[in-house]
Amino acid sequence: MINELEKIKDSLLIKDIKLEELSSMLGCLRGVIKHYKKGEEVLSQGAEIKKFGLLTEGKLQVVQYDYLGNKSILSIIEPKQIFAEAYAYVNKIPSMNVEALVDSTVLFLDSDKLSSPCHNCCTFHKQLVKNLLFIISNKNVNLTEKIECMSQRKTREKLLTFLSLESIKQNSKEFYIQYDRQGLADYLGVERSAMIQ
Amino acid sequence: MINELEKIKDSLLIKDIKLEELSSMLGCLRGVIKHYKKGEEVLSQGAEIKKFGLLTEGKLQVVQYDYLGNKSILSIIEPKQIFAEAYAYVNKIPSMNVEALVDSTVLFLDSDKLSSPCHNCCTFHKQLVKNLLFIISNKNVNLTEKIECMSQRKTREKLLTFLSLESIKQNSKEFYIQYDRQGLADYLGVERSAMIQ
DNA sequence: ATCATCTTGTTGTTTTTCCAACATACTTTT
DNA sequence: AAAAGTATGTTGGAAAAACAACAAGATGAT
Repeated sequence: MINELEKIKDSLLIKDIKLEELSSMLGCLRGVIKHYKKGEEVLSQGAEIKKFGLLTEGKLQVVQYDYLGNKSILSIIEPKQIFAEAYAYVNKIPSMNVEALVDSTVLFLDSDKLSSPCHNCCTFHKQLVKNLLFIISNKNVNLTEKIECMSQRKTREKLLTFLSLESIKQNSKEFYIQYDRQGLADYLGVERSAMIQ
Repeated sequence: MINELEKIKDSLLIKDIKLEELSSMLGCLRGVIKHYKKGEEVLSQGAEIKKFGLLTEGKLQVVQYDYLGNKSILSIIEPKQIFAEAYAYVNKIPSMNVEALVDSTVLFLDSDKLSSPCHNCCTFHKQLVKNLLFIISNKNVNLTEKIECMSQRKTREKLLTFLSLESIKQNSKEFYIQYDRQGLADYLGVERSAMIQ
């Protein structure tokens, strides 16, 4: 268990929390560690969620199957990232699956326990909540930006909106793009070959 | 001030918090009340945000001006709803304006103070954080669903995805749609007249 | 160095959307 | 009841995107 904590020590979720405090966190939040083989389902569509996950090792993908059975990749989870936290908090049944891309290890934490801290109200608990608020708010901002791009009607406008946002974010007319062409096309929901015209 | 609290007493933000505790909240979170005339700017694009808002009276709209100057309405804020909370938490400069549609009153609360509770760690403070987590998570889920619809390539598929999600949410083959045709077209980012074919 | 694989650019055809204009139905106001 | 306003349905032509298929270039492994 201590071993797993070492791997996630610079995760945003536990930012500014001392290593000593982490082991007590596991008790407070009913931490459970699970291992998954490549290809296994970590969370499945339609199953209720009470805990959110923190990936300690491996790689996961969040996928969605629409009413026609088409698969689309919503996001890739890398080590130290959390997932399913929003669904855990609103007690909604998620409409996506999480699958292990390689052999993976996940630390599940109780979302209820996190937001209703124990009576002693330990300092690390406050910090955890603060970190979680930051992470979810950040996702929120990113989702809003994605929608801003996708709301544009034309591929050209979607792309220009994306580039404009990146330029602002990186505060320069030159900036780094984290996607390759196909990836960017998928992100914007357009055809790769249409992006160049 | 007490007057304002009365108006928001069944806001999700202060769910399960006693009225007596609310006045101490105002102190803790450095509550500030501001009034706006119809048409005035409540928050402006590019200005840093340290507080988030809770609308106590009136009606606001969140709008965005893209690089071409085109205006698009992101959301309408009704009384008891909070706004700008995600941007306040990540300390990112918002890319949208908030404008008063009618004369409005806003209670601004300090986001830092909320997530770093005072030493005594009052019980209402815990509840506030819990409520905020719920609200933000819920927005997150809604944004994700919108993206799910908009990711579909064709208008027909966007619409079917939306309908399918609503059907699941309302757990019935018959369900209520909160938008009129034009509103739904705007939400999905398509042409109204193309939705019917 | 060669081969296989992945990424990107290019093209032509088909499909779909956009846009603008107008007809019809429904609501609200006077 | 009439009028004005709003929401919805319908259309045809222009514009754009989707799709599929292939070429050229880059990358990586053996």
